[in-house]
Amino acid sequence: MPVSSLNAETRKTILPGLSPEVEHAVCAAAERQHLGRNDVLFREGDPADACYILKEGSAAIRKSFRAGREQVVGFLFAGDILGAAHLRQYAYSVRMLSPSEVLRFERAAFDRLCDDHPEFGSWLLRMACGELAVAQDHMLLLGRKTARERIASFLLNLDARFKKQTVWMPMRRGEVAEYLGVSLETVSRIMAEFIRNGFIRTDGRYVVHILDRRTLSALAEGIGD
Amino acid sequence: MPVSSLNAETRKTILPGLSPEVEHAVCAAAERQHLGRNDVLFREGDPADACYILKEGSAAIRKSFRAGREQVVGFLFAGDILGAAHLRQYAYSVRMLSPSEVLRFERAAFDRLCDDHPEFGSWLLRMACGELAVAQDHMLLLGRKTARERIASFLLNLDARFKKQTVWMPMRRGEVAEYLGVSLETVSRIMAEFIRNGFIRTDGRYVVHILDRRTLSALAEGIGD
DNA sequence: CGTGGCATTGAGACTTTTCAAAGGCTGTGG
DNA sequence: CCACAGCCTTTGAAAAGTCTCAATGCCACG
Repeated sequence: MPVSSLNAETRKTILPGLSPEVEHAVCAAAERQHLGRNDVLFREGDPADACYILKEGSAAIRKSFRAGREQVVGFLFAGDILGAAHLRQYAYSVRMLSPSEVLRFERAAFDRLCDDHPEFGSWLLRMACGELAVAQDHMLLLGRKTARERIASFLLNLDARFKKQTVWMPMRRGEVAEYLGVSLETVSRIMAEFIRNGFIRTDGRYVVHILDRRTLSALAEGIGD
Repeated sequence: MPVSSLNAETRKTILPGLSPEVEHAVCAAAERQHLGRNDVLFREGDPADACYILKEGSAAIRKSFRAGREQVVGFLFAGDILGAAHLRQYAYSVRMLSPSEVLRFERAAFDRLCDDHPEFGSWLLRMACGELAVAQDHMLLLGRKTARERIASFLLNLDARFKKQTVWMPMRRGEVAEYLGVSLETVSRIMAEFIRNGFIRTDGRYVVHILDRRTLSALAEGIGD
């Protein structure tokens, strides 16, 4: 595939907040990689010799605790960055939730980008601070919210991310559960309850319609019953 | 207080990983501020017009959820950074746990430091990535660990941070509880259990001696009973 | 030396988990 | 394109862990 097509395609879609010139340089330094559902991009403990930007698709970041117990610490969507920490080894595993395309940067190429384009470095810092804020919100969820509040928050977060009333949920119940720190069965039970109460409507496993955003918001904030 | 004394004092103690020249410039751009126990540095929602580096002391980062429910998303010790995210408003509150000294940077001065010293920018990025890794570990704790595992992990983390067998714990039981996502009473009960079992010994409210690190590690990893 | 806040301890209640079985999508192969 | 097999999801009941409420005890500070 000719380089020009790569540029034309990426320039308009990803890396918001970066100037066109720098975005061009960044994309030029990357190597494209296509992955299918359930493919593993890298595993916890692998030598961390590359970082990635998710161009299209979705993925889950997981940390393993002990046999059978894993925590999903985040979901990734188009535009998200992976493995920017300068560590010897990756501290988590990444598995694709849907067919995806990533931009792969060798560590050295990535560092060169930072040196050559200060704007890229400060953009990375902004992104990292943003992720940290998301992580803190999630700690609040995991530490203080009830199962009902967690699931309401999660549905609204997905909704806000896609700006549609129809939420496309590429992850399975078990992955939602591992993200929210509850059991798979609890996710199922509470979503069933939300459906009974008319707050949401599902359409297959992967599509959720938000019907009563107001009540869900109240629940998510711990105001409702 | 003369500037020279500030430099001599800070150069050797804080900001590890930064070259002496840059550290000098950073400290010169800062304004010192002293705070007492329970003093609030800033509150969630305040306009974010400054960032801080904690030079000495300790603090808790809290996010409020609703009346009576707060989550401590992190504890800060000497060398930690605060409020580097370029947001309009702070996303959390910070309260001192012990008498502390902070370096205060006006937002503009901070940005100028980043522009003038690329090394400072990349150092900040490294720090942010490090914090993100800590946050992910904590999400694993909050999402998957039992109360016993959480408290064992916490004690060992503090122990590792100070590299002594005697852990100085500046926070109260309630703050530990809010950090670990359990109730104050559960912290108390499980620490009592650890004492009965001979894993730790306490000396007043703020000092803990680690007596059986091996068993605590097993507990923290979910291997023990 | 008293007093108020913090920590400890106990008992009962509640949420959530675990174990188990049945039902329903999905996507794969014919 | 349809049917089937397997995995995912749903649902139920019992059990475990943790929380809440409440009272007592201890320590630090004034």
